[in-house]
Amino acid sequence: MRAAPTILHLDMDAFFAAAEQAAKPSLRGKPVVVGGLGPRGVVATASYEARVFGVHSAMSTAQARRLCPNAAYLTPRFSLYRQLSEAVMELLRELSPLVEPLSLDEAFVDLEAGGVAPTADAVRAVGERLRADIRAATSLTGSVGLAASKMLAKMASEQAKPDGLVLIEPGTERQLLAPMPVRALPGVGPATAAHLRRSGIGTVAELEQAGEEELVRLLGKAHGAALAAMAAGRDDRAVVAERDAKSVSVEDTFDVDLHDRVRVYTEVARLAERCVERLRGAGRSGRTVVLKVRRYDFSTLTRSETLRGPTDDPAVVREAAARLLDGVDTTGGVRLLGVGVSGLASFTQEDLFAQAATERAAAEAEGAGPPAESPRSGEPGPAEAAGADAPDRTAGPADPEQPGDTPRRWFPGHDVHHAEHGPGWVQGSGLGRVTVRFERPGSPPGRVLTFAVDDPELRPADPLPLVPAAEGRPSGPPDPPSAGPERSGAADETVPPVRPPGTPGERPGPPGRPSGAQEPPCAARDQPSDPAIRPKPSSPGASSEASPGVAASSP
DNA sequence: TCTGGGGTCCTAGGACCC
DNA sequence: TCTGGGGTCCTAGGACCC
Repeated sequence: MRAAPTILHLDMDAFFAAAEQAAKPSLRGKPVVVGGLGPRGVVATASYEARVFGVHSAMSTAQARRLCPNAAYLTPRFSLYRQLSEAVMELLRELSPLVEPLSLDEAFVDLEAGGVAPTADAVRAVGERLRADIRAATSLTGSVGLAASKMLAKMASEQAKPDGLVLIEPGTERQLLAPMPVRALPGVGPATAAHLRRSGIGTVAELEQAGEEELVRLLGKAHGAALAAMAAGRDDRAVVAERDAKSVSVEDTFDVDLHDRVRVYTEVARLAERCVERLRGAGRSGRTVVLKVRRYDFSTLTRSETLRGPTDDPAVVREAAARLLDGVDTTGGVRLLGVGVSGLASFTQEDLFAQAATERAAAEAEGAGPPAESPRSGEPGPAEAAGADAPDRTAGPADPEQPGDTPRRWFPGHDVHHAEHGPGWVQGSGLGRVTVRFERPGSPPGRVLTFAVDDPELRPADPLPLVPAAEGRPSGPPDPPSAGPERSGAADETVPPVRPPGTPGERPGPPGRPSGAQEPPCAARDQPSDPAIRPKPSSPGASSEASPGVAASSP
């Protein structure tokens, strides 16, 4: 523990929602909710105006709509958030070489390593200047915590919210912590809190009193010891600048549970491809393939397989995932599927082909001969499912549903450009129409106009900078990774969090299935194309317009 | 009110080796 | 042949975080 409060923690205030309010003048001062808008969507961020109504992160969007029907409900625009985040991180790096990002909107900075004088006055001045710089660069506010350890700095920024700065003077931490509920400590979630509660421990003071031995007995070695240290205000973790990712994964929750086994295989193959795209985008390869399945009843299981060496070959990952799926019972329905790769390594391009060939040969040998060494997935013919799928996916069905075929989807909150009226954003769409508000970051609140969804004058657009380009970097090329093999340009950018069940172009579900999946693109009901910020609560059964998504994936 | 998506770290048991 | 211990790798699941 250092003697001066030279660890800074920055936490942007209601980041996604604040970014939307900054970009959309008509939403300032109003409740805004950013998150998944589909039937199974959850809230990513609620603006402070919406929090007043009890809306908070991780709540289902449906519940949020009940609590705060008049909020604006928007689909996240990650390319914008990433740009803003990069600008903020850049400011942090000016303070010190030791910057540890925790997410898009949060980071630790070691001010000591940046040469800031180790006094309360000096670090406070740095913190305040940082907040001003962030506001100037992004028009957003962030809260700053300053303390002698990571834990306390984080707790301080929490206390500083919104738009504030709190410094914890070294020496005062224990009395500060003592009365706090255990939940206030980072790392204490609902399960741990309940566990402790049952042992009569509710506050940090009681935690400290319990002593390390007791806590280890209750919670296990690592967690118990860590908690004992935190309760005493002890935390020596260093700020670590670059940490390599240890895994890459993608997952999709379907608007409607999947019942068709063939469709499940198709989706897993698709996820494997997406996962590898990301893996390659990061210049990595991995050895362990993980399949995740969440069933209709929310029970979740994972299956993994470790290869002989790292790979970034889509076919290898796809086939491994299919083999893993062979051993999973999906009767009853599947709510979520995920594919991940861990055991990451950096890989040179030459290794790649050799490796891929080896793995493929190995997989084939395994499928053909008697199960060499893997008793686990009892299924005799893993290859058949994988094989059946494989050619299908690699070749990729032409491209049946690229532009033209399907009407475009307009996601609430996303940017558009109209040939005559200029830049604006989608307020809602339905019944064959799309409502657009024409305003931009610097402008006064704009007016609303309605168009046909296929109006040729209207096109999706990239986010505009929130602050007039300071250093000649307009809206730049935002997302690096895009849907590899496809050139679906614009659509990728706007990938919403919740993927649609019926992906266009895929085989229609089995005849008699209630799988709302296919839902023809005309899915236009609900959402009055009216100025009202939000759509009317959709009638039951109608999946909300925004959800069906995108495109991007497309076979 | 039914519960996203992307991660991290920890635990525990079994296999295998020395 | 039996017994014991330690280390490492793999798999599965759970808690937590934003």
